[in-house]
Amino acid sequence: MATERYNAPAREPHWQQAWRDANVDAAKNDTTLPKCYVLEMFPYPSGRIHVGHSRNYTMGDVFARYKRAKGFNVLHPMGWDAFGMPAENAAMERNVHPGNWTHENIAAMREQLKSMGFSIDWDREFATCDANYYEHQQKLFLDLLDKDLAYRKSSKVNWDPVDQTVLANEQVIDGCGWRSGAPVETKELTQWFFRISKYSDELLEALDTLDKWPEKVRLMQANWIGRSEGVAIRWALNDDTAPADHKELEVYTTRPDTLFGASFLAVAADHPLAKAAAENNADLAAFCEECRHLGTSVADIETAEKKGFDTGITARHPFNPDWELPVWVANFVLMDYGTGAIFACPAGDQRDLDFARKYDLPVTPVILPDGKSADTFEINDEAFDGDGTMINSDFMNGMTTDAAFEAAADKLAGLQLSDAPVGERQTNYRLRDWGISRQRYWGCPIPIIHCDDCGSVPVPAADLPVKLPDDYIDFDTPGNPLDRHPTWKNVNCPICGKPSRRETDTMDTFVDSSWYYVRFTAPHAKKPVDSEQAGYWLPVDQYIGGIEHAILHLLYSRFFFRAISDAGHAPAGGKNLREPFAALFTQGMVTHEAYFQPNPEGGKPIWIEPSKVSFSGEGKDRKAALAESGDPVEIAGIEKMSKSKKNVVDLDEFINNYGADTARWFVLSDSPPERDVLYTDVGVEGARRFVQRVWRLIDDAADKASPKASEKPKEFNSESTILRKAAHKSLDAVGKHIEGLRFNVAVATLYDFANQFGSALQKTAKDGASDDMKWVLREAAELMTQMIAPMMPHLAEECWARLGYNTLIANQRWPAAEQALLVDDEMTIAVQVNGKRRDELTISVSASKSDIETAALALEPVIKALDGKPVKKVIVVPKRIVNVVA
RNA sequence: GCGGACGUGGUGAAAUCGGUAGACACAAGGGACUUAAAAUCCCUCGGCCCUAGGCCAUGCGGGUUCAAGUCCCGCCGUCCGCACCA
Repeated sequence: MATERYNAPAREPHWQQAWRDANVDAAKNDTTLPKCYVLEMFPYPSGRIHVGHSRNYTMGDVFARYKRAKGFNVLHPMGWDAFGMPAENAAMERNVHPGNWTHENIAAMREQLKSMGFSIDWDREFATCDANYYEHQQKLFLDLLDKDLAYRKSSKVNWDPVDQTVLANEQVIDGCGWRSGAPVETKELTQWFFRISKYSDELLEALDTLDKWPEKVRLMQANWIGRSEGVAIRWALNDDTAPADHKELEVYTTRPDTLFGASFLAVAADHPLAKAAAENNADLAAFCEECRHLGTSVADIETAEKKGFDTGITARHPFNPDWELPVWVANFVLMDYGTGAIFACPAGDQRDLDFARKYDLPVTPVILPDGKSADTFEINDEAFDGDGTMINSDFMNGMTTDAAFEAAADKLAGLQLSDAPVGERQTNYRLRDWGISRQRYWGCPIPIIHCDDCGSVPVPAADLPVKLPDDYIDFDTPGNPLDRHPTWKNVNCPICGKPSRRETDTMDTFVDSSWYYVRFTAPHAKKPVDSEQAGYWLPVDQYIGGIEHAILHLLYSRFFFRAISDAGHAPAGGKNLREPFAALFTQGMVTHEAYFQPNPEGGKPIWIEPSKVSFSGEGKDRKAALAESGDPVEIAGIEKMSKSKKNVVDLDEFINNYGADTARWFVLSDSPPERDVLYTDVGVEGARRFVQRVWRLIDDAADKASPKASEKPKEFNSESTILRKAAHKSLDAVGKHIEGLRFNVAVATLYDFANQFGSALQKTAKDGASDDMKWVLREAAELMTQMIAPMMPHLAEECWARLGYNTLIANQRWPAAEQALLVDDEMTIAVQVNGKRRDELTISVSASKSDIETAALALEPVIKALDGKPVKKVIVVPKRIVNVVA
């Protein structure tokens, strides 16, 4: 009997090598097999992997290994989302080339992933910064351009005047650039765009088909797309008040029903009418200028006062030409939604009401809430935007809100203004086209050449890739390094041959991640998409990643997949695939308590690594201090593991101490996978103990069990039957739980089975094992090993070898549970009297409802609870419950 | 402001369709083995009255139902997303 501890850190590399030698991780090149494409969102190579990162790869790996064992041809690839700002920041801080920095990180992280034993098809690995990846992306860009799905236009951007670059909205903090701290300016820049708006409707409608996506994500996307049904109304302007060439003003509204409550019209400060009116009105011009400087941050919007300026222009009400309304410029009207102009009904909109009260404009209620009287109802400080009955509304009086919408829209469509209908029904979207230009070096170059004569000319496909220069990069000067490169941008026009200049903007890195999952299906293909391979492998059967990508990455991918399909890169197979990810799972983070000391010089606190902290006291009195000096340390609470808060646990260190299987088991245990899991030393201890426990069980069973491939006994005694049933029921349950990604429940099922297996083994130590029990011990040990294999693959191999096999368990099929063992001969049913549990009844599963009823009514506690009262009704639900109603 | 999710022991959590609430684990307490420790194994473990047994318990208050953690309505709390979107 060998009861040595299992030395995971020493044994795991051995099995990883064995898998490599047997090539178990590679997807098979056989498109007749049933396939399963499992993908975790690929990482940004930021440095090193910590335990927090490892969780979603572990989940994907368990699923992939399980599916492979179930007989699927599994594609489980890995790559690197390798372009982006951190590499340029590192270049600035450490004077290293972004490419070198990135590749060093990739090398380190690849080794870490391998040391976790992830079953990844490494032959398909690529980084988005590889020219053989981005050359295909450049081709896709050109094809989109050809189909008018990419275009160039001038647009307003957040501009950091110090760093000389465009900032995303998220990079603007309190109106200042996140790096430079300089006040952000609004600037007009000519930028490249993808026409995602063309797909607004399809992207919205198709959300309903994504039944294996979290409801939350679908909702967030629907809100983001933001479809609204309304009416575009053209108002005639009075000639004597309006600037020349401004005869009318178009507004967009979702509430044409409230037209009789109109009080004024308002346009954005950037609206052409505002600009025209400001030309000979210095005060108005000043007001518009002030609006332009208004911040766009959340805080700015919340605190900004509603302000306006009367242009003196008046407009005629569409339903009553004699009714004149003033046109204001208002700071809360946005130029880039609808038409940049609104009509205001203060009674029905809080902003309009605040504005009307401030500038003393009329307020006419037009909707009477249900249950209110028209005589007493009035609007004070609160607008009413609900449904009700129309009042003060001419032909709409008495109608419901919905009916009034229809009536107003129809009437507007029938009215004429300069030979066209006054109003037209219109669908509006919040979603805007995707601006992809970035003034950065470390990104995919946009393959365009600007020629003074020929305009923006696509780089001929034969000249791709347009490679980034790697000879000279000056990162110390603000602005786009590509633009400053002495020679890179100089090129001759492909059409006329005249000296021209390359586009120096690079693509948003979200473009890189919008099609990498397609490229994984044929990463070495000469064209961007190998239709056959894409047709076989796509869609991704299970996609796993963080909720932080609920909108941007996932929406961009859904769009880009459609766009490239429509531009000639559709997957083959006649599936007319539109959605790239059939199932999505958003996993929770690993959290860890974080500690800090206040910064004596003020500013950001100094974060302390948990390993340097010691504790005293408990509960509220729990105190933390530096272990070395005893200096007090503040406990910041539970935070997501992140490098900046120093509360990460390095993966290499963990694996050296405990082994990869302990890490895998720990991140799968306890918390449901979609929720955060708290990293604690005792939690890790628990996982480590279980690894040893499984090893002891199998080791012990291997000694006691019959040899492998022994003949199955004809009969089993009751004790061995109990163990057999437990094993097969667990097998069935674990499979279902992995399939449903309920890893924490699968873990609990295995703990449970380990307990039962352990008890059975203990009994044999006392009483010895019968021949049939010896056979069952082997069966149980083998099933146990197979059940843990997706989650703790190294340990499973070790156990498999201990059980006498010289094959790899990674190549074994998932065993089928014997159905007969999953059903019991007897069932235990709770018996209630008037809904209160009084006893339970164990009876044959074949018992009829009336048998059950009779047996239940004969139970002593039932008779006692009834206390002689007559039975009115007995509800019998076989296998579940009996309820006696008295 | 709009939209959504969640709320179960000391802790992380289980609980197909509405059908025995608390599986499994952690922590805690007790015991066995040991010269001792580690490791391991066994027992107890929601609260109250404690006696077989009973009563109360899934944030709070109602409702539907033979039966509610689960469904419906209203509160309270926590978290998340969007946000001057006409």
